[in-house]
Amino acid sequence: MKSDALRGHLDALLLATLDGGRLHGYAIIEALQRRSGGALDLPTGTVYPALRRLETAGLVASEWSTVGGRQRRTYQLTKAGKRALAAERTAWREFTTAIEGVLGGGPWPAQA
Amino acid sequence: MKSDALRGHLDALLLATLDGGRLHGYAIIEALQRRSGGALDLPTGTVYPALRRLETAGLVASEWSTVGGRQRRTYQLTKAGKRALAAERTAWREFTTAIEGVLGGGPWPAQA
DNA sequence: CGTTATATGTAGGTAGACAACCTAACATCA
DNA sequence: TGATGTTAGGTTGTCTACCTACATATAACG
Repeated sequence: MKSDALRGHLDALLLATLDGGRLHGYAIIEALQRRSGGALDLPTGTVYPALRRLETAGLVASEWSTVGGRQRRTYQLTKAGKRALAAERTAWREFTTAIEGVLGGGPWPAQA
Repeated sequence: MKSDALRGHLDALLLATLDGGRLHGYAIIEALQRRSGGALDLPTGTVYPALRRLETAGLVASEWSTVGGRQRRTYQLTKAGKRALAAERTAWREFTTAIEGVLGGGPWPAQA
């Protein structure tokens, strides 16, 4: 996967991953792998800063917990986050429609 | 359309636009508008440098012509460019498959 | 003659993802 | 006892592709 391809879509991925319930960062990364069929393997240096950005933006909220002696920061969607996710899904559809209109299915026919 | 969404997909768009035949930069921008249903309106500062990158990479070739007193630099795909376009289309399919696996259709069901 | 459309570019800045690195608790196996 | 791996959370610095804004020139239209 070309490294820049995710640009601008990462937020949607994270929000969608949290749509099923609260998760901590590490689990988010694993969920992304699973749900993408292994295609997405995001490094922590990508995910953790992104989650903080989302929290700063008010789209997710986090709280600490300790499980088996290990610290976890679990995230969940806020109401604004759910709204943002809906917007992201719409934007995604528009985006793919636009790109596929161009990518088409092969050579473009002589202009009508 | 979020301005960053195109990141990493611009080359595919340009190559696909040239798949129908030779075009000059300005015409490429118009074709992108048309074929995307108006969703894509790429600034010249994005397209012209990108075309030069593609030419440097050997994916397109250009030549000058003069039409109605105006200079045009028309581009066409090279063989490597056609191969790159096919690869881009494949990458696009993989990309959307991965993202849609995550975005899904709504909240993720409790893990089976 | 001014404005709009056609046409090509450059310069500079930015943000977002990534690579590389670091810390820490616990588990497992030798 | 120590080596290695897994789970878990982070930071720092870099890269670069794209964007914004600007600059240029001709033709066409009013």
